[in-house]
Amino acid sequence: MTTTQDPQRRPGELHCEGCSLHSSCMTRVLSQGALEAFDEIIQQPQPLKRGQALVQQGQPFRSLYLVRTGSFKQVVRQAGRQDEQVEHFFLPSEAVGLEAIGETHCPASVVALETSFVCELPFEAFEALAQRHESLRGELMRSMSRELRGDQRQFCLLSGRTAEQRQAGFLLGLSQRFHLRGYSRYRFQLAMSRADIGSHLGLALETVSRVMGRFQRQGLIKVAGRELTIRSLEGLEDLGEAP
Amino acid sequence: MTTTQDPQRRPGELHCEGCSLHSSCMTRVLSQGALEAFDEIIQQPQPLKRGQALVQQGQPFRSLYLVRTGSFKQVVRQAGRQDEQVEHFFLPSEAVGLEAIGETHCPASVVALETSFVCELPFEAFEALAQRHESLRGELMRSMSRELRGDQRQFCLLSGRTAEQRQAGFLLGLSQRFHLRGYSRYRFQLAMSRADIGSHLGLALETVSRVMGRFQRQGLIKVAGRELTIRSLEGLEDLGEAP
DNA sequence: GGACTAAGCTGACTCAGGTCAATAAAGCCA
DNA sequence: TGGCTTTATTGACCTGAGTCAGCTTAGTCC
Repeated sequence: MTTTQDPQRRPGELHCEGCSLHSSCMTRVLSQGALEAFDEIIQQPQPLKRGQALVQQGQPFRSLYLVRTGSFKQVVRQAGRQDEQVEHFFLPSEAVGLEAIGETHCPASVVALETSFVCELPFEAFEALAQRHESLRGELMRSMSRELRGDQRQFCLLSGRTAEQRQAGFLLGLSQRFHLRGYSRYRFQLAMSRADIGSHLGLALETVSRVMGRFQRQGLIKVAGRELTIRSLEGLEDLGEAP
Repeated sequence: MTTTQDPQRRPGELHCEGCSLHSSCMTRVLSQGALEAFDEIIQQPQPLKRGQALVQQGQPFRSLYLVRTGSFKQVVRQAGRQDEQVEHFFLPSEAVGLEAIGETHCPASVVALETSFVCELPFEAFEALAQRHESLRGELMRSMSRELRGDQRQFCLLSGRTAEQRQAGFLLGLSQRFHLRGYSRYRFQLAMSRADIGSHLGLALETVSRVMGRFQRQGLIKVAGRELTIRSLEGLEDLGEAP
């Protein structure tokens, strides 16, 4: 079942060229030669199962990761507090670990929400490669900048907004991210629990559940367990943008 | 009064070497030669007065800025909403505009909170320089990564915390930033209004005012208008870290 | 397949913090 | 220096969402 049991040291599916995510991955800007060099440094660790940690807060920072399949949450445990805070969710083709660059240790843990595969980029080798390829450097900078804008979006979602506005914004954000990566914008799995969503949005899990119910009764969405169907994108947008 | 009226094209205070902020500026990593090249590309625009915009949301992105003196707020006006959201405050030696890299237009406005001076780094020239100097590239990446971690901190502050915890965290954060830049950690000016703080923390301005009062009555701080004195760092920390 | 555990839903109650309103203080400009 | 505008403080009132608790459904492991 595990692809790494393949007798070859570098099985075919490790090559970026031909990877189904290539067009939305940061490698899409690389020339043929650079792509081959990139292939050389990529590692493909064992798949992670639901609940397993890809990165542990406090451990030495060594690698960036690109999500291939599945999804992750990034959680922070703060000094002197016993509860965890969900910072981010990562979907396929998104980069994990950008916030640790320049640090010796990882400021947050990253945990699989379902069985998930990643590409590992050992940071030293990655940096050396970026040294030589302007396009890769540029793409890394753009990724970081994009994440900064994503954080801005998240602030706007959290600050001074009602539970319904937050949740509408959250669902719309997910929808957009799935859409950008070639999945349906109207129908997707919520790999995260209500508690995870609540922590991410600064709401109690009961509130998440109630708002989901309300949205469903209003005909905006349909929820069957963790499968979400968006019935009215406009309705959600109106909510999210309301004063 | 304005330094730019100086007849010389490049008055002395434009040189990075000898700038009082040099040791906390991103240029501190540069070699002598690189520093001179850096001096060449830096512009020093007119000082901005309280309320003037350094960057206007929606305008073309052209430059990064480094705060020399004074302070700024970054505000976002969202489509379909009339109120503004304060995302960030910028203090001396901090970099403005990192979240616009890779975009054609600025995603937020940046407004002076008091009379302020900046160094302007036209992005094209800056990028060309970074091309040639690894240390500058590295420092830029570290700045961006540091800002990502700052955003994480901000999430933790906003999500599921009481007004007192947010405000304690906010004041501690300011204290730390001033301290890192060589100012007092116990006593500084709040250049921003209560409304700005409220918007930044997701609180009503009345709540900000009340919490300030409460902190003062508890002997944690002393507020005289916009001058803040921290009486008990530990007290604020206990509050911020409480479960 | 049954027992156990985790996840999700719903109701009742409470309170932190939002809103509205009135007042006071502080800048600001002529 | 006085009038004007902006900013801050304080009080009264009300509501959105947190907490606690009980129940249901789904998932997992012998």
